[in-house]
Amino acid sequence: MVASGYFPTPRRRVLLKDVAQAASVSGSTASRALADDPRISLATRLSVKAAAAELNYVPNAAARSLRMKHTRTLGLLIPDLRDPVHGQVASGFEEEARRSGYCVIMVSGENEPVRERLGLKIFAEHGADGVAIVSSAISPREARERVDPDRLILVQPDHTSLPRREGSLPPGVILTDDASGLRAAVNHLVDSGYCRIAYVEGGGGASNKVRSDAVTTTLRDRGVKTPVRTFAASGDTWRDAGELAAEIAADLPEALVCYDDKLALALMDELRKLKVRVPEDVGIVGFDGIPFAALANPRLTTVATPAGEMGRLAAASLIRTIQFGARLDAVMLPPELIVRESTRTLPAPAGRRGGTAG
Amino acid sequence: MVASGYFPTPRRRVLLKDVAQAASVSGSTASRALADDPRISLATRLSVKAAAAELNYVPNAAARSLRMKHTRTLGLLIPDLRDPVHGQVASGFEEEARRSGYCVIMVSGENEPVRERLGLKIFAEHGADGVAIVSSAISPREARERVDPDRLILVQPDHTSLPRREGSLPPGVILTDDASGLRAAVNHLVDSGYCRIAYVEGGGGASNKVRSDAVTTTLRDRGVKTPVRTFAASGDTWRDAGELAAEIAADLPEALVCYDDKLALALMDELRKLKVRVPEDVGIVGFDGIPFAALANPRLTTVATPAGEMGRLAAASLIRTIQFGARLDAVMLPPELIVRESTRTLPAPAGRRGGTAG
DNA sequence: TTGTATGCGTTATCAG
DNA sequence: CTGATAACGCATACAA
Repeated sequence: MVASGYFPTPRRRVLLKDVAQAASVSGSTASRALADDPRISLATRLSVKAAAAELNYVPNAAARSLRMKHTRTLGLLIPDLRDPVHGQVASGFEEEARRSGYCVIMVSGENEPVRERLGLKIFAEHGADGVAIVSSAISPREARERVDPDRLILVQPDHTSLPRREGSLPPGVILTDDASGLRAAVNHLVDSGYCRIAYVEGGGGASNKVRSDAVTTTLRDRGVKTPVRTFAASGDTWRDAGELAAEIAADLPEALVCYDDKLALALMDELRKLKVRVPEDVGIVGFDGIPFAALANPRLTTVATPAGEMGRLAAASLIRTIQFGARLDAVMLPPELIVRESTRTLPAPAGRRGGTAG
Repeated sequence: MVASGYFPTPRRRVLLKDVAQAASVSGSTASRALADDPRISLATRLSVKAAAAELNYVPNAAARSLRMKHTRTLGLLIPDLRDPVHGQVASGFEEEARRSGYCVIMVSGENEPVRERLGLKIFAEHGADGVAIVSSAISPREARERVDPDRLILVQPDHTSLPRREGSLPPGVILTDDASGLRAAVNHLVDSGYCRIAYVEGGGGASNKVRSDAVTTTLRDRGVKTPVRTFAASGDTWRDAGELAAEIAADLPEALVCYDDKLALALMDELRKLKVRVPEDVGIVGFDGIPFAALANPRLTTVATPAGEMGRLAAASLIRTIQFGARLDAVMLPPELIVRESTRTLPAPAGRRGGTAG
């Protein structure tokens, strides 16, 4: 041994056995003490805990997991953390998870099946006790093949194979009642005197179809004869908002029901370039209720969904299942129409029953 | 044994030894084969891999970590996933991490020291190979006490104890050059003829001070005599945008430099309620360059920062350090002024040199 | 009430 | 080139 130098803190990680030694007990006693095992006397329990605190003991999750067969970890597969809606879902999920002592490993799937499958594999390797998939590109069927369905929850799955009626929802699915939301929106529109209403699509997912259909049928139910026009999503190509706005402006409907707020906002922006005024020239309603919809000019009328709540619910549901073996249930959350400035009450042209104008 | 029923798939998890058995080799050979150890013959390597694929083998990360002393996991501590800026940082971080085969465990600190410390502890328990803290509430000093500084990166740390000059930045820090961004913004403003410029604060963090100071000194450097007014952040209380807008509207400056885009957007909304027009009555510039700033009406002039890039950089830096023992470096990213509609060229009142009006 | 011994699934060391 | 064996850090069945 050379006397010359000793190392400041080679800082070997402190193990349970170190704590045990410091408290002059065996490893098992230390383990039990830290776990508040009632069999351990209060005295030793305290002294062990003191030692642990003193030494700054941090249990090794890997070792524990290996032994315990669970990780207290949840996997969250989400398309895009930059999206306001997904951000809210993620936020709610993480918060609820951690409230129960779970930590979450998050992977963004970018809406690409390949990445999503990779994410699922990661969850498997890390032994996630449960996983939530938000709005995925892969089918619910495939998802359930790849991860234990009892430990899987699908949040707003955007897949056509999924029935959308409340009663027939398979367990482990959380979604919003888009149809009812759109119905409210369309009702608001026709109550306000709008007739020539168009729907602006937003991708080829199932939600798009549900929303589109809801618009159509509600309009029919309300006796509106004017056919519903539908913009965009022509073929597979994605068109940018500018093009879309131009097409819309060329033959303006009275109101536009948009697939979501992002689209609505982008459209409003492009429409403004084209000198069409909202709501004077055209009414617009969005979907989602993202925070900036409330700050837009004009403020956007929208169908708000409880995104954060869905995330929280997903985590809570998963954890309940894990801990108590409860069955995963299916829940369909009600969205809420928020009427703001992007729609108005139209002056009644003929003599129809309009809304009660203020 | 009763013959009555057999269980469909009690599905015991398939282990390495199962793969080994299926390929008729020992566990060690199987392990090596899957790791592409060159010592294993191509033939057996292939057969092992085939068996693994066939059985759908998924390695157990916990066991591996326990043995390997690393987890291929990164921890990301972030204030709020709902915030557009943080969402972008998180997105970039996750993407880059996963590109290198790392997975990320994310915890939101809510800007509360208690939660942040808890998050750090979680990372420690799970043996994160590296951790990034975004804009935290705890001091860099404390952070470095709680996690190995060689494995820690601070993204846009909002703490006064940190020097902000490029040369003197401690390693492991990634931030934007807010001062230069604000300088550009203010220069743009005075070039456009603005004189009576006010700064609107956004919390008591260090960034706020940096930005505020940059406004003040730039104005002084440009020879603007009119004193800079500062709104809000009175004491500790947080005031809502409405109040703030009222106070501002009561004695309108020519332009408002806002702490960030969120604030700017909220202010624009409230100002509109108060019938003050942007940019006719007052110019506004934000900071961050969140996507919706581009869609606002009027579109927001702002100092855009590369949020996603910071996240990516943080992850890349961490991983480089982990894998190659490289030193963490300090980097200060340049923001970029984006001039849009919320500021305009003022008609020159007297005979000063104005910008080159178009 | 506490200690001893064992195993969780992998990788790595050391023989063959 | 391949196989037995130990060890990673912890929790628990069993013994005392």
